[in-house]
Amino acid sequence: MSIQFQIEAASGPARAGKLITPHGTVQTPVFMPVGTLASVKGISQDILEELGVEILLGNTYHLYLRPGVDQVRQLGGLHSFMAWPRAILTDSGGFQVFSLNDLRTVTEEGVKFRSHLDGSSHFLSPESAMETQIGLGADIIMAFDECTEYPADDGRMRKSMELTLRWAERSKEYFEEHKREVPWGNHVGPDVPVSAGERQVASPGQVRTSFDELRTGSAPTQTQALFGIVQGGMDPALRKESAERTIGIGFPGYAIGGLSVGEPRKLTREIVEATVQHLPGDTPRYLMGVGTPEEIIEYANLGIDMMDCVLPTRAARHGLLFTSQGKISIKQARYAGDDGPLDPACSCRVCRRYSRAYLRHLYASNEILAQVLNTIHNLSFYLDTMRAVRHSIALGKKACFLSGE
RNA sequence: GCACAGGUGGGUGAGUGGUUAAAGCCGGCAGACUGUAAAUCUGCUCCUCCUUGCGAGGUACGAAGGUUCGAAUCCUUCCCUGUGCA
Repeated sequence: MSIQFQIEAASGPARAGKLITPHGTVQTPVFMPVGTLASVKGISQDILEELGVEILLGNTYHLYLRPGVDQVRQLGGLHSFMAWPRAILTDSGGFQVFSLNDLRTVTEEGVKFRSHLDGSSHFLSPESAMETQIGLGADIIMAFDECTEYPADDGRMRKSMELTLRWAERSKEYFEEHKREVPWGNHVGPDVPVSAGERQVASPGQVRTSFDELRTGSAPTQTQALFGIVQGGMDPALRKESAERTIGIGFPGYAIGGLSVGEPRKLTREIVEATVQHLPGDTPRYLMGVGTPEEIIEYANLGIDMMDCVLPTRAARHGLLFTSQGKISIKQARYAGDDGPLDPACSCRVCRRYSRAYLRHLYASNEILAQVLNTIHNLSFYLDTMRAVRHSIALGKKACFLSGE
């Protein structure tokens, strides 16, 4: 058993449900914060728990480079390593095939990367990406794909799609053979003494997760779930073909990749629509790398169940905050004397406590706290947004943006 | 008082006769950010005007004079700062 997906309510193409993973249940549609290097930049795990985050993203390529899979595996896998007992999804490194354009060479066999850390050469293939992801031990792992760049001509889009399909088959084949090698049960067995309390966190009353709890691995019978990724560039016909052939290979969940790579938003929406309709109704649909608050609502309404994006966290670190009144660039001089809350409609710990003037001051002064607080707010806003979306779907209504326009 | 070394745009600091309204950095003001090489990146930052342009004027490198076709750059005097000696 890897994951289970239960749809509990629907409204048009939108659906709300539960994704049950070896590390907990995830309410869908869900927004997954990105924690590339086993850390959501600036935010500790207990705050993520407080925000209600049920699943996080990690990145294969980055974790493979540092600290390295062997290290993570020996430490009991990603959950144990990063002290995160809830669900994790790792991206395969497919996006780095796109984003590290100048540092990589793509061949049939796989992708040769030059490390951005020290220039050393590394090779990632469907097999090694699976091996790495199994070693990291996320609940959901992704097939190794090529994220097609934009713009790309017809020939390029097809070639890239075909490559991703061949890689999907190889990913699945390797995964099926090795899926029992997850580190969950291996590290902490009954015969491995856990140094109890040694690193116990302070104020146990406030922190729900203790170090010991984290070490209690899941049932050894459980395995990870490998998702396939649909590519096909900006061509609806190719998207359909990619979806059908990926489904033909057979996965417990399907992602839509290759979007949000510089194309106009209208086109993104068209391709999402054109792709979603060809995905199975009973498995989770994951739209990779999106979006703004308005967009994630829109995509959920189109029937997307899972999304992730660096936007809320990165924008926060850059002073861009999402609120029910729209975007706020907290670094602007106009907020220097503004003693009101960042977003009066938001009840997050930042909006409850701090003024815009203070947040602006923290940002202007380059205080680390600015990034922490900004990130907490943005993530909180995104999670609230998705909660509202789920609520709307449960009521059989179409979700709309909080501001109500 | 004497001897050196200096005084440059909001700050620091280049420039030592001619595409210099004056590099770079900081500060200031905007903008961008979408499966994270991002606490990052981009633009603007003397004044006025317009057709917003490798646009037109004006003012500007402590002060005042001078040399020169031309001075932040050379000369004279003065003012100020730092260091050393009295």
